[in-house]
Amino acid sequence: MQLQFPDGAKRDYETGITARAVAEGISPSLAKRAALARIDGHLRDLDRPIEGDARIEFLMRDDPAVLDTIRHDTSHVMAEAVQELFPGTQVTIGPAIEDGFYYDFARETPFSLEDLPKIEQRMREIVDRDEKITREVWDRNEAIKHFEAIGEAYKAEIITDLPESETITVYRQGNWKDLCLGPHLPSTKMVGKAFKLTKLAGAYWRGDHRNAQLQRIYGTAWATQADLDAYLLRLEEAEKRDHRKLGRSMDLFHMQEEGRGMVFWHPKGWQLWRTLEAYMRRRLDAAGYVEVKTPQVLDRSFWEKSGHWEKYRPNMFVCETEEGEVLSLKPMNCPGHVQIFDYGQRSYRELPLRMAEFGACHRYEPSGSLHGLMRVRGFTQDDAHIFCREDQIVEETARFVELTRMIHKDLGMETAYVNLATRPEIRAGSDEFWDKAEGMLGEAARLAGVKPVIAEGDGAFYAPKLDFIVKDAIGREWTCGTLQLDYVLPERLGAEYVAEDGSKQRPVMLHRAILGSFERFIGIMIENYAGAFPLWLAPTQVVVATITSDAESYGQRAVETLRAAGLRVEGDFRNEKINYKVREHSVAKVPVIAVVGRKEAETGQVALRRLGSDGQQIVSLEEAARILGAESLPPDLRENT
RNA sequence: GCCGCUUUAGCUCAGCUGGUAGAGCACCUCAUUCGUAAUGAGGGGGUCACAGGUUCGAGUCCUGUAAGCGGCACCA
Repeated sequence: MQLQFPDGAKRDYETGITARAVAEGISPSLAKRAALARIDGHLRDLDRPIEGDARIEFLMRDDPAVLDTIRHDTSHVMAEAVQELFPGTQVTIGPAIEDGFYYDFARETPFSLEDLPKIEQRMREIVDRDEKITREVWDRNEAIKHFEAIGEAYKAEIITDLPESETITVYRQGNWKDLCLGPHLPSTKMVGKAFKLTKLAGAYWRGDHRNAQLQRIYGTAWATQADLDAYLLRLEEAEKRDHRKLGRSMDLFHMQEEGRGMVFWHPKGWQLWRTLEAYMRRRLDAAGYVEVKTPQVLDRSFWEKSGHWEKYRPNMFVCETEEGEVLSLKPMNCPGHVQIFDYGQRSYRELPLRMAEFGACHRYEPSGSLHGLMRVRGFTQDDAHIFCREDQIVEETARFVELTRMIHKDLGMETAYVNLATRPEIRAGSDEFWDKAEGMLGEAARLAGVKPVIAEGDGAFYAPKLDFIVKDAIGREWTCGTLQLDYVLPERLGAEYVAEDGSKQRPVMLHRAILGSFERFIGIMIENYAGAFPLWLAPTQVVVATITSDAESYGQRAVETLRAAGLRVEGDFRNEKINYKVREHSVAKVPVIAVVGRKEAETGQVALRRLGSDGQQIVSLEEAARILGAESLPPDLRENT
């Protein structure tokens, strides 16, 4: 057989030769340094026989493509360590994940945090033992028998559930064995010691809460210690951006026990909200939306009609009056919007009707899912429903994709990609319906210049949807924005319009949101900007800080002048050193500090200091008002000037 | 909801093997008028999450509850 090397050279080899043997034929040091082979684009163990003509490439340990294998192997080293230290613990699965790995164990007594250093220590010993890692192909039934015999019920179950055609491979690592697909590094030595066990968690077997709960140990692993250190530093940095910390230190909002998942917005946080809401309102007005407001609490019979009582009840805040009337806080705005659509007669001439609401919703979310502003029980959606004809879906969707990308960009985030969530296993509607629906959303995205990423099976049970994923400043991804097709609710609630031929027709609804919820989006913005908002969003835009009390009356004038220019300005005339004031307002992330002393008071100037820079810009007060006034314009208002 | 961890002053945290609470920042008062990231001195402030229990004695040990944190599940 013939192998082709990356430089294009081709050489003949005996069929079934291993990659390692090929490497040794080239140079012993290559064979020693190689971590994995890439055969026709697939990562393979070095000792795996090559069965026919192929392209071959050797990957060294520092190759980025090897990192996942290092992580996967580290999880195996951990599993070996755990089984040595805690006999009777069963292994289940242990994959590489982003930045690290985990392994799920079945064990009566849970692990404690104190166990982690012991496990790490044993892992280092296993690395030092330089255990050879070898691949073996086993007979299916023998493998099941073997794993059952040694008490590894989960492994036996995995094999039982594998399709008959699957090759059963077992990796031997010293005296330890694990059922695994591979590939793996040649020995535990090559796994290295740039790892750290990070957290303990419960996790359900096969991700299903009806199954047994396993003990998961998470870790991180890297090719080098330097990479590990850099990662740990990155975690620390991310922690500093945590919106819950910044929310407290910047006095934006708080939450308390009596209102789990409910937000108390403080004046500065609410200012941020108002700025965002005003911006969104202008963008929606310009995009041809009409805004409405629907009731917060509606009778049970209403939710029965909409279908929520049956399907969504556990998540609803239900209340009862003295007279026994049962009502619910709205968990969604859509049924309310359909009421407005249904009120009176609609004509095809009114379509597409884009009905928006900053709708405050309440959902009883499971206690364990609450997380700062990101997952709350009371939230306000930037919701809208587009009522349209079927032939308008593509155009409306395309317009929405464009609007969403523009708004995300204005708010400091790029739409990283758009998911097209397709038909789930359990679904309503025919295959023809799904073909058509998925086709329309995909076409619309492409019309708007976006190639959607297919999220197989992630759609709602009655229709597909588009999800917009944005990336923040430190590379984290957030799902913000969604568009969901809906033929069902208009049907349920009897939405109709009169068509050109006088017949009654049913509109299609597009549920759509750009921010998702204000709470969550503001949380994301806080983390994205690390609290240092651009001028137009900052709650306090300028602080006028005096150097001595001599400058106070001039400082007061400066505050008034800047306020007259539309800026949110505060004066700091306290008897404190300018160093102290500069530090305090910098820590509070105020974008501009306008310093005024005796000199400025005499010349009618201000010394502007921008957050993050220690330079000064000395301009006349009027000039400062002009510059900052222009700079503080929201992006949508700036475009027109 | 499930698993693990945590809960001490407004915030961040210290309090060893049980002997009755401490720091920094913040806050208040006084002095200081000082040109770009912390001026000095003084002062006030805690039912140690809550409820039981063990003990002569509990912030410290045990049990339960609640909330927070990290995951899992959930997010039609």
